[in-house]
Amino acid sequence: MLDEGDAQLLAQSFAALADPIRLTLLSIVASAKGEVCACDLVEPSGRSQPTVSHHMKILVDAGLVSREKRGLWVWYAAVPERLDALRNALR
Amino acid sequence: MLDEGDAQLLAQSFAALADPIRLTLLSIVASAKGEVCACDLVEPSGRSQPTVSHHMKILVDAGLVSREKRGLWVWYAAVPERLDALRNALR
DNA sequence: CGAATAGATCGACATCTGTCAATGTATTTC
DNA sequence: GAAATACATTGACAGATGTCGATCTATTCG
Repeated sequence: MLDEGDAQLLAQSFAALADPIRLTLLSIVASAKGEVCACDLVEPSGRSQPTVSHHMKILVDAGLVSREKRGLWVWYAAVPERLDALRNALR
Repeated sequence: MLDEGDAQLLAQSFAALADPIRLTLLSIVASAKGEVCACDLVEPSGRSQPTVSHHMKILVDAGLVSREKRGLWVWYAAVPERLDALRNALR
């Protein structure tokens, strides 16, 4: 059986995946070669800029995506180790 | 990039995992040899019987757990193919 | 049939979540 | 420093979600 703290943490990670927009955003970032600029996420997601910012924060907080600001732009990249960790939890 | 319908469906599946109680319930069912009686889920989860019933319905609706009523009792079992499908989505 | 039992459903409530317009903040460029 | 730009934060709102007590439903057993 699952420890209570583990369950809480895992649930938060899965919650980050429990939204179609976030899955779309993650798939864009994950399927990119390297990094993806925040400016390239608004239009494909079909949501407003604040909404995209909100969702990206959730993905970053869950550790699924890394965030780096360079100049005016913010660059995102997938964190494969974290995705692997979630996959392992489903065994 | 992810198709809109796929994203919706996937999001619902992950949403089923986005709650610590459901993760606990699933871990009990998944780690059991065969089936698990609903009556054996209430006490370990620390929630009321209606609440456990509610959460199990969500897991069943997501296809992660199968449900079979025999006599007075309801028996649950994990659906490994569905868990595999989710793991594949995280690649 | 009547009593007992396992589980589902209902109703109500507080909390959480997704969304956008408006505004704030940091950085570059002139 | 002023203007422009990229992104974050705030505030507000509707709708979804987790929870439990009370009740309903189906099944078994006298």
